[in-house]
Amino acid sequence: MNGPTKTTISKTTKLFLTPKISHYQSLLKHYAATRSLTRTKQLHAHLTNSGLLSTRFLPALVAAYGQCGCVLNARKLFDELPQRGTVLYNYMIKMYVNNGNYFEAMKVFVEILQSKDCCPDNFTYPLVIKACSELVLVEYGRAVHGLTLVSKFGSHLFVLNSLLAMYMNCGEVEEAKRVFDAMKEKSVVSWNTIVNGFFKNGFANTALMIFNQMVDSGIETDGASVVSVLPACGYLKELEVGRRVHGLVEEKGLGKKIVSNALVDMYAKCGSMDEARLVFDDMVERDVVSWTSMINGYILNGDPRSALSLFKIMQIEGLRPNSVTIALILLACASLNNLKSGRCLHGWVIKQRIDSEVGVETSLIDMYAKCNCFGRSYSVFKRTSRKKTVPWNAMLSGCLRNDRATEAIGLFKQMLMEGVEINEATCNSLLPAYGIVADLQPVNNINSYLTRSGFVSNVQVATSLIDTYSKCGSLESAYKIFNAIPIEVKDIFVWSIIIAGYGMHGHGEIAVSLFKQMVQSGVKPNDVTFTSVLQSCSHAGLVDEGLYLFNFMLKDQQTNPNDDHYTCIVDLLGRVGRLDEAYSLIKTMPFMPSHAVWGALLGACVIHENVELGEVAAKWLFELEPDNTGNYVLLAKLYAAVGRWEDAENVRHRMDDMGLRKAPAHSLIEVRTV
DNA sequence: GAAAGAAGAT
Repeated sequence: MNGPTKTTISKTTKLFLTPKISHYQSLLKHYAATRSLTRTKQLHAHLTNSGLLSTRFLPALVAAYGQCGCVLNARKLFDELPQRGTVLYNYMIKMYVNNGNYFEAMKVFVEILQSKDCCPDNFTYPLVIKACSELVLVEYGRAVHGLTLVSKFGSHLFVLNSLLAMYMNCGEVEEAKRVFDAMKEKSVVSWNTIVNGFFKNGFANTALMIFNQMVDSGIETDGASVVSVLPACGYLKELEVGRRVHGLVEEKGLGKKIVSNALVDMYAKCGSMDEARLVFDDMVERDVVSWTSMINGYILNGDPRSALSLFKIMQIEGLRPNSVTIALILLACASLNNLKSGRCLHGWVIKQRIDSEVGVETSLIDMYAKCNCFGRSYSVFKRTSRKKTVPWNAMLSGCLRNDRATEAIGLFKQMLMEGVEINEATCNSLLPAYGIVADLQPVNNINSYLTRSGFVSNVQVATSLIDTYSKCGSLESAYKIFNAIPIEVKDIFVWSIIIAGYGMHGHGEIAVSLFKQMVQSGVKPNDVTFTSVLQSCSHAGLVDEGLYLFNFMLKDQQTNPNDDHYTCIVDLLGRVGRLDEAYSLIKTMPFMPSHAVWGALLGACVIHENVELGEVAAKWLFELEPDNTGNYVLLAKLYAAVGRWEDAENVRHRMDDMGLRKAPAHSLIEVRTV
């Protein structure tokens, strides 16, 4: 082994005795890279005390403080510098961006633009564009985009990638697509950004399509690629596609924790808890997101009990739940109507001092409201800061759930007075209250508020408003709002609501014609729309139309007729006395007819005095809902109608025997007077 | 010295 030579020893000694400027600079560089704030401060003090601090060190110090996130020191030194290069400006911008102080980052950018001797470069632009993106200042972003085009960095890959992300984050999907398509050189990051961006903007199908293009064009996918596409698979419940992505993960060895978490979430959302569990059990290291995703999966798949037990295991294994976990567990408690566990958890979050996190507060309000504890719900709400919108929304929907429509409206007025921001969810929670109160004047007021504030351009809000108007009996106003929605925005829900509105008020023809318009506009009817339109036919006695639509549904094969649909048709045929046809239809049903179907038949038999079929229907009804006095009353009415008093009396005795005396007296009196 | 990436409630 060779020891240190004489020359190296003398070099080192020299360095200790007379440290060079470059030595300090490389030390500062090292501190910046390792983010050692204490050492930076120590060296800073040393340089000051020994009188060595000259402007030559300032840039390196600014960089080190900047990297360590020590904003104040960095800014002070930066301001003292007589001359600043682009590199230093970039350090400042980066520091502010890393600290989430995007406004300050933008200010420094303006300083560069105003400075005489330096210009933004390919490092400046991505940072500034990120700041615009985080602030959702798309107009500034566009201006910066313009600046890059007149600079020489307009086609720099990193600059373009950050522009993609910015446009996507600001909802400017078209613009992002334009930039992407025009890029001569694309990296895996460009593809990932665009896939993720499409998904986040509600275009899950496009996200999947572009991911496929990416794989086909031979781009080397990385962990971020799969993490970008998996949420889209989950959202679309594309289990097969998800499995293929999983295959890709195995093949390329991308199985990091974050990827496994995304896989667990995907399988859970696709309804395959077994596969989710396999990935979860296979993980070497699980974090709170892994556990929370599994818990969420059990809840989504209708198994809140497993969610609760997994939550217990999680705590035994020493993982600390966060506000997301708490929100989910409270949801599980609410769905099980398990107030005890909910209160227990409430106690726990108080002890953990996370009870004043807005997400936790909201979930507590929601849980108590769903467990019919309106008082507790309200007392949690009263203790919130009342500045954030979400707890108010939870309280509003809690009022509705507990039959307190008037209080909900009062709460909304208070929200306006206290200057709390209103969002779409507020409107959607609130509007049903006006439908219940069913007074037109307040609805007109809220309508003008929603129009002024622009919320009505949201299709969900418009749908709620249409529903509210039709519940108040003002179809004219309902139609006005419906008509103002552009045809391409009209979705299945808004069509169903307007059809139901006309149907409810006996305008069957209009309902049917709207239904036909909907099909023509390319919106595929679902079971709810069919129910609405068939009920409309039934209310208006449109037999032929109803049968035509029912056959359309059978032929179309997109929706399978459900119990409600059969009930409508039985009702429709029954009303016009086509009782045999109704009975034959019931016999062809592919599943057990419910009490509603038999009830419709019995009702029709009473009107048309058909004892034979009435008895068949009644027999089924007594079996399906033995405690429903209404059915006995109907049968007795039928007997009475045809003069079979003895049988009518027998039905009454049968009711007595079964202890169904609770029947309202007037219905029995009615039997006698028929 | 730079770009993208997972869970929840209204």
